[in-house]
Amino acid sequence: MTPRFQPDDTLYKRRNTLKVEYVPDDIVGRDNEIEEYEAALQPIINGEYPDNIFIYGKTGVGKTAVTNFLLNELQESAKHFEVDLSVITLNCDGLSTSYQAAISLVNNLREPEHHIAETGHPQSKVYRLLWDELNNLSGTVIIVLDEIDHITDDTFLYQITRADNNGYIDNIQLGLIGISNDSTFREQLDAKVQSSLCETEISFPPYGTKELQKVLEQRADIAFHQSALEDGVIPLCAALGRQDGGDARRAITLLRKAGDLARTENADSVTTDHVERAQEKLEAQQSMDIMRDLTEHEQLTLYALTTLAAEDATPARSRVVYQRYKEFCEYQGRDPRTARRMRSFLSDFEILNLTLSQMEHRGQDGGTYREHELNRDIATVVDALQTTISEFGAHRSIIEYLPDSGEEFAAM
DNA sequence: TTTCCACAGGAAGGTACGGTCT
DNA sequence: AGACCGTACCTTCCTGTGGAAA
Repeated sequence: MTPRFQPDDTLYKRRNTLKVEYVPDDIVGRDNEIEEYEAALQPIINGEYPDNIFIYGKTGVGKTAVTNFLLNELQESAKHFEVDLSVITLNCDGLSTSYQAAISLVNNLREPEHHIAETGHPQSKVYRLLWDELNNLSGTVIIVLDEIDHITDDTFLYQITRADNNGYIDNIQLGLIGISNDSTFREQLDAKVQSSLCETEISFPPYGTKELQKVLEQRADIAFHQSALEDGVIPLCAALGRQDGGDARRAITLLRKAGDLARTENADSVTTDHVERAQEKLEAQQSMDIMRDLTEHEQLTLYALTTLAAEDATPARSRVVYQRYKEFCEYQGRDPRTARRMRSFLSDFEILNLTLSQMEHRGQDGGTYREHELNRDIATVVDALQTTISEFGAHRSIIEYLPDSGEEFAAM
């Protein structure tokens, strides 16, 4: 009997090397940045007090990859020259306040069975615990704070950059490496924190098309069999990646999605057509995830705008959207949020790229207002908001966009 | 030049909730 | 148990804005 599952390796050699977590042995296309970074880390090996380093650049430009790569090398060197060095990495994704960051760091330094709860402690206690944990270490301690811009206040940075001066820590030499996706983050910091954290600044510019191409080629060599990729595939991935802001991570994911698509279709090789379709899927998936995560009233607001779009009534000014939104709320007997609140939903949508909006100025005869329109297919939004729509009943204007059985929902 | 429209969006503060501490 | 803490999500209040009208 032929086994149902058979090894399927006509395309991939090592598909895993296209995953986000994979750290390549060699970093491509970031030579200048690596050089600067190395120089900034050098004092550590000399046994000097480490400089604080601030790294910034958009997502997927190699900040984290280069950091991990160099810190690995640094630890190797430290071992070799018998330098006492500890590296602590804290990813601030999912943390929004200094308080959470401080607790996370404490837990990072503790054994799992001694972790403290994420809420409820007085601030002062959390910092006391943190200093205690740090004082248990010795030699040079490097704390890497990845995605540091997710933290909205700078108490944590203030505390930690001043910890030594204030005598909270002794016995160790503390160095910080802050990694930020947001280049404006630096300016928002308190002046004292800024001068301290940003002793050395290294900026990572977006990858250009050529650099992306190099990165992709490097990965494709390990991941795919020879001649598994048609000629235009990598250039196209690079070009699309460049359009998406020079994000290598996304370009690599795109290549993997294209490969997966080719594999499911039992194609002999990955073609540019696979890449294009993968790109579409990727975009749709992204906005889908975002829309599903919106709160009830955010979804209703988006739904209101969507019905207006279906009626060809967009761009629509905020008060028109609010009117429609209020109708939906009243229809379902739910309390509408204030217009001010809904306006902030709309401005969030724009940040999330779900909508586009523009200010209009009509002088004395109309004042200032903002007009909004959808930046996604109506069908995609309707699909993502399925659950909400079925609960509220489909508006007549969007019946035609419903998957198949429009009758399932009571039309409004 | 000044006035004034109709909002935009920042700031401050309130409330419910889920957690800890003593 | 009840004081205390931080957060998410709201509302209220209010100053800012660009250009047509006066």
